[in-house]
Order: sequence, then structure tokens, then C-alpha cells
Amino acid sequence: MSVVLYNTLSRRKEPFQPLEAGTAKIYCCGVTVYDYCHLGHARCYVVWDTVRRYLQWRGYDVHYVQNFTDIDDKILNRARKEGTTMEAISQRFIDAYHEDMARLNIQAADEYTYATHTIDGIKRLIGELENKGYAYAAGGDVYYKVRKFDGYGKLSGRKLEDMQAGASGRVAGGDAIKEYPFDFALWKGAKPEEPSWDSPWGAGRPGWHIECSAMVRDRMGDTIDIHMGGGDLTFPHHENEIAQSEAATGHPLSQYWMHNGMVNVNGEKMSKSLGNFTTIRQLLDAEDGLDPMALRLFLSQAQYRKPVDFTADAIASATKSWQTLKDGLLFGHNYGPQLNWPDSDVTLNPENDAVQRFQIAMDDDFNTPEAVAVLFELAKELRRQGNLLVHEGSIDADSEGLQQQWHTLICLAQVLGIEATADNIAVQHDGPSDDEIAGLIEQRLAAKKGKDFALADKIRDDLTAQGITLIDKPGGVTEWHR
RNA sequence: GGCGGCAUGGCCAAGUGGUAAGGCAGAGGAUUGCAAAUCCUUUAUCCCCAGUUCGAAUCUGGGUGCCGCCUCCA
Repeated sequence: MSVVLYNTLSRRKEPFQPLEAGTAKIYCCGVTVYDYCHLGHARCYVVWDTVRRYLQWRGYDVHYVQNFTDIDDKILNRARKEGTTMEAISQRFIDAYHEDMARLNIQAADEYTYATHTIDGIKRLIGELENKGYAYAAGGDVYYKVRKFDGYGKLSGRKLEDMQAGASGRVAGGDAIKEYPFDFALWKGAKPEEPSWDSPWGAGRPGWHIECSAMVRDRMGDTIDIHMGGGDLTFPHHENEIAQSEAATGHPLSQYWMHNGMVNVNGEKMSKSLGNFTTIRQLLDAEDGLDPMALRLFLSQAQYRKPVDFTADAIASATKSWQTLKDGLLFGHNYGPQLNWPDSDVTLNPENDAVQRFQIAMDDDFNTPEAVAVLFELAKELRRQGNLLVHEGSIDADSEGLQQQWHTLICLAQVLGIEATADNIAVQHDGPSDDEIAGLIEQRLAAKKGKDFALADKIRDDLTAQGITLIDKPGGVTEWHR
């Protein structure tokens, strides 16, 4: 069995066969750094992080490169507005990007590339395109001659005629300098007071699409295995990348193209231009802040290609779900000592039924909802055993098998980037001491015997408010835990 | 107008020919002074119509509805 993935280029699922057996060369389109990342970005990079982790788990040597677009009108606008430089804005949001992604347990890329560090490669590429007749200079800019490239539209499945016919007013007008409405800028002539670089076509800066073509080529060669990004980049961004790269090199830019679905809010796509976005940090830092792992779980419970709706209900549900999963993930920390579990390494038995099911699900185009279901089945059983232990004092399962199950859960969850860290078990131990609690429980017991339930309930409520849960057991015994 | 996607219980969501995973929420019972927690049990015929088939949520055709892209966008 091999990993099967949906290839936008062919519009079907295909077995993953990398150019070089056992390796995976992946390029992921990154962000334009002019603002904080929002939930849409969170989904995108959680999805691709999961794909990357899974391929690694399946034994591939993954080389993952991601870019930052650090030259762009929006960055310049923001810099102007704040009276600072493009570099300052870029750096600020690159730093913020790294912080946000780290909180979501997204692994850093093997290499990050920057548009402004790729100017030479960009100029080289434009020069080649010009020599081959795919580019023309006009009005200080350089444009790509879309009609010259036979395969134009093959990724997004469109024909130039169709687009032109339907695009009505939007493309018809535009700049008169272009030979054809869908031609796009490879190089933009410098404007006063904007950063620019010298070039054979005059001072200027790169167009948006060319940076990715140049970066892929510089870092990974003519053809890579997987090129990924948000579904909204399919056209025109990725289509244009293909046109640029393949016209220049004569080789396919990428074997596989993968695109993630959008995050919706009230049925509408979350986007900067619509202004309906919630930033990752807003969500995580809110007073009743969302646990980053709950967010990751929420995103993993949807198939990556489908749109996902961001609602308060969904978040509440994910938070509760995460609690359940977390109980399972922390089982060994909470009950291992009581069960005399040996301090063995966390390992995985590949023959295990759960592992098999997990792999079958993930092999099928990264079916994370199905994979998560496997995690829940493991976690629920662990939680049940944990409760048995608390309430009955013993478990009704084989202890060794249970430890293995716990290890399985931890390993598989980790493949999805879901982990319960030490933070989750570090409990605040301020508040009443154990002795004080024992005293209060005795007071409550006395109150109950005297039918003073009001007092008994008050004692319980006060303790609850301090994060201490009382469990009344048969025989007048009351246990508690924080 | 063009291209693509989706429609499964209250909500989310797997499942692509043999009578519906999982999560959240809900219900009933056990337990309890009442709770909490826990345990047990429990809640769907898959948008509509027609067809193919012994048999379809799953295939075909036709509808209806929603969404994305076609402009910067993850």
C-alpha cells in the first residue's frame, strides 16, 4: 500500500511516487507578510504540516521549503501608513508568523526563502523567458505572454477564451500596456520612493508569481514532488508559476499539486479583503482563549480539501473534544505510577489494529477525520479505565496492553501534530492544601449528617470554584481531585 | 457567462455497490440528599425525481440548493 493523494493537476487521486524513491521534495506557498496570520492561514499550514509529518512517519525523507513574500504593495502601503520601512513591516510579521505557527505545533520548514533574497534568480528566469519569446517589456514593466504557453490553464482547468468571455468588466478594461488581458507582470517598473532593484529592463521589483518559480528552481531544481498551497492560489498564482517555470526549463514544475479548502465564516470565505477574519493570536489569547491543540483538532476533524465553517459551536465542540483526547494522552502521566508501569520508551506496534486503521485512513489522501476517529477510540478506552481506577480502585484491562495502547495513542496523535505537553499536566497547586481540603470534607460530611445540605453544598461549591472536584462514593466516602 | 466542489442524525463529519465510523449535543436508566463524575442503554435510510442492479448514501441521467475560483488572497 502506498500513499494516495489528490492531484489538482489531474483532478484525481494518484499513488504518490516521488522522483527519487524515499524522498519528498515539497514547496509550500507562504504568506505575504503585511499583517498577522488569521485562521485561514492556520488551516493551511496545519494541513500541510500534517501532510509533511505523515510522509515522514511513512519513512520519506522530506525536504520542505516555504517562502515569505516580503515585497508587495500591501507591505509598502502599511509601511507608508506607519511611517516605517518595508523591511521593518516584513520582519515584524515574519516574526509573528513563526510565533503563531510554533504555538500550533507546526514544524519549521527546512528552508525559508524570501522574495527579496531571490532577485538574482528572478532576473535570470525573466531573462530566459524573454530569450525564448515568452516575455515582453512594456511601459517599464515586463509581462508574460500567456497565449504563447500551450499548457496555460491546465492546472485550474480553464480556457483563455472562456475566462475572457465571462470575466465581463473585470478584465476588459485594465492597463492598455499589456498585449493581452491575462498576461501578467514578471517585473514591475520602479515607482518613486519605492524599493527597487536594477535590472536589464530598468529599475523595478518582481511580480508576485515569479518569486515562487525562481525560489523553487534555486533551492530544489526544475521539478519537485509536491507543490502545495491554499485553494485560492490555484488560479492565477499556481497556473502562472507553471507557465513561467515550464516555459523556461522545459520540465514539469511539480509532479503533484495539492490545495487546501478555505475557512468560512457564516458561509463566507475568511479573507483579508472581506475583513471577516480572526487572527490566530486573537483566538488563542482571548480571555477564554482557545487551546492551540483544540484548534488543531478542529482543523483535523475536517477533510483538508473541503471548506470548513468557523463557528462558536464548532470551537466549543472542539474544546470539549480536545479535553477527551487530552485525558487519553495524559493517562500514563496520571495513572502510570499507580499501575506500576515501567518507564519504557514510547513505541508503536505496526501490527496494532489501530495503527493499521490509522494508516489506511491517512494513506487515502490524508483522511484525518477518519484518523482522528481512531484516536478517539483509543482515548475513550483509556479514559474509561482511568475512571474505573479513580472510582473502583482498579482497571478491568490488561495493564501492559493498556500501556501499549497509551503509547499508540501518543504516537499517532503526534503524527497529526497533536500533543499534550507538560503545560497540560502542570497544575497550579495554590489554594487550599490537602489537609485543609480533608478538613472541609469532614465538615461537609458532618453537615450532611445533620441534614444541613445548604452548608454541605456551599463547601462543595467553594471547592469547585477552586478547581477541586468532590466525588461522593457509596458508603459515605468522599474522594477529591484537583 | 466559464470552470470546479459540496449536499449523510440537533450541529460537525467519515463512509464510493451489500442494509450507516467518530466527535459535540440530547434522552432514559444505575448511583446521589441534590449534584458532579462515572457506568449501561439509546437517537439517521443518507436533498428531490427517474434509471441501472438481486441489492445504491455509494453508479447513470435530470432537477434543486449551497460554496469556491475566474481581482489581492492560505
